[in-house]
Amino acid sequence: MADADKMEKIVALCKRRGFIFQSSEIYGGLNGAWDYGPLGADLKRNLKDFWWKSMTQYRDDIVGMDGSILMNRAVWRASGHEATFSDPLTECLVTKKRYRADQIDPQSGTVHWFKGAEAPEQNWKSDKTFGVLVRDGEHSEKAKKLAREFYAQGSNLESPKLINPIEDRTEKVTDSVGFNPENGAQLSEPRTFNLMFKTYVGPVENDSAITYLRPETAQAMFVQFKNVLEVARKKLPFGIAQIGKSFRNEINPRNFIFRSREFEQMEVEFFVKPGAGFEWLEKWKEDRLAWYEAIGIPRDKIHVKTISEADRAFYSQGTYDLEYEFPFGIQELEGIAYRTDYDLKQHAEASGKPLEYFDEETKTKFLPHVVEPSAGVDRTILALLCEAYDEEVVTDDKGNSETRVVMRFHPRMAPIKVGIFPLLKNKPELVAKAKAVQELLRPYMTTFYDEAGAIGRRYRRMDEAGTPYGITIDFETLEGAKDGEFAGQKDTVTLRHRDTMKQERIPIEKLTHYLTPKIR
RNA sequence: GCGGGUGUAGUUCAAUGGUAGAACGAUAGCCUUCCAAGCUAUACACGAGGGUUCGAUUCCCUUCACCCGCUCCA
Repeated sequence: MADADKMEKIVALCKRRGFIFQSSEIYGGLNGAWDYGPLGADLKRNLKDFWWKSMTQYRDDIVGMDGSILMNRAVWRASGHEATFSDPLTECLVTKKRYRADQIDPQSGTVHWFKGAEAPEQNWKSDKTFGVLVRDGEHSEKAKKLAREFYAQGSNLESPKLINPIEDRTEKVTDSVGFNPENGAQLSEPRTFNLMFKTYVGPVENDSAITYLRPETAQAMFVQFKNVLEVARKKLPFGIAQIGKSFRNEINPRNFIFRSREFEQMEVEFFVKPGAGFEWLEKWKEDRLAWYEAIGIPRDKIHVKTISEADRAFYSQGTYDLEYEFPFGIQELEGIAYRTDYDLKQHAEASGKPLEYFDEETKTKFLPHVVEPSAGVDRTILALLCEAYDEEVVTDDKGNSETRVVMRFHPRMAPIKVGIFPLLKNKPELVAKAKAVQELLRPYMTTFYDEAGAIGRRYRRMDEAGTPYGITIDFETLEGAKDGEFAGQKDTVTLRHRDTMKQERIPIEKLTHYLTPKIR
């Protein structure tokens, strides 16, 4: 299956079955925002619950918190977000490539300025100005060629060769950042893109009321470090875990829910003694890889990318990206960064409050260092959807082939754990028994009762929802099993497995015991 | 933000400057003893806004969304 095809099919299935809808759909949508439908909400809940349990319930060294999305603006000043979370971008007027304006290599040479262009035979002219920087030693003929390309845009002329750029003057420049280092073409005026959503606290929109929707959940954990440490009565190494929404005004949301403007993060800030950072970075990498396997993403689909020093954030001394093979490319699911004591130091300085840790053993005071595994909820959901999606050709008894679409979620992630069906709905005894079985299982797992149409249809519907088990109440349930292990025994049901479509008989009384460990 | 593409029912796809069809799916009923069977009925669409026109889903403009490339990605 072609990858673009696969994404399209996944998006269609998400809508059809109620995993994910476009936000504000009836008003034409909102770029970069998505809603989770009934199945999606349960899938997401299962994912977050499992992460939360993995971090807090199943280990002793991490405690949870739930910070507010709005925080004092001073937090974003201290963290560096307010100053650096906005990028000045500039664009090459010829190639349309975009560059960070503050990362342009300064250029020196002679600028050839054009005041316009004409193509008399075509009765066409332009009076836009355009400049090309020709470095010393380069041929000045290059300027005219590039200018032709520039004026050709939007001219509708068949060939740029017909265009005659009109040169106005030349100018010597040194260390200019106004021209594309790759081809010398003039760059557009830099425009600032602020990636934080600005908002006002209180009804009055003045500057003193400004703050931002958080662009990451991490800062709440740094800011509350002292409080949490105090109440948790933990020693280093210990961590704080948090799940919550974050907001980034992305220039260009893309790839379904992969990059959206409102998204959810699962982050741990893990505090360690100075010097132990690298060791814990490795431990966390292994820990997280095992976790992804536990939710059904095979190890060989995860790529560990070691971020080079040049590409790391300036405060990080080591970063791994865990990437997944999405249909649209290998992309980041989670970043694991050794952040040193940068964050606590910033907040200690900015707030004037001491944030040191006192080590009882060595009687020393120091700022802990931090290793941060930061995972994207929505990205992981998308990975689960991509990993689960499967089509298989099945042939029935009469030799007819058709395509079965099945979402092969790990049972612990599946939104619905078990579908419950009376074989026939016009037999009251079957219906009553099926409803009784549902009541039996309901306290332990998400169930779905369905009596409409033929049994095969109901199975297939559950396949698309990714429900791992189906239970059918049939006549053998009432009259006693015909053969097999439970021959003659009443109150057995058919248990149907999603992945293999295999069926087995099992007594109703054993269902809970059988199913519960598989979905936990 | 730039360039390219696409917008008709939940999905896949028709047709048309003058009443928008189908298949599958959905819902309800009947039937049905294990993998989307059958019969009957019902509901649901021209992304939005302007313009041209007697009349626009169709032509034009704008806009919005989605997809691809560039870019960006704490």
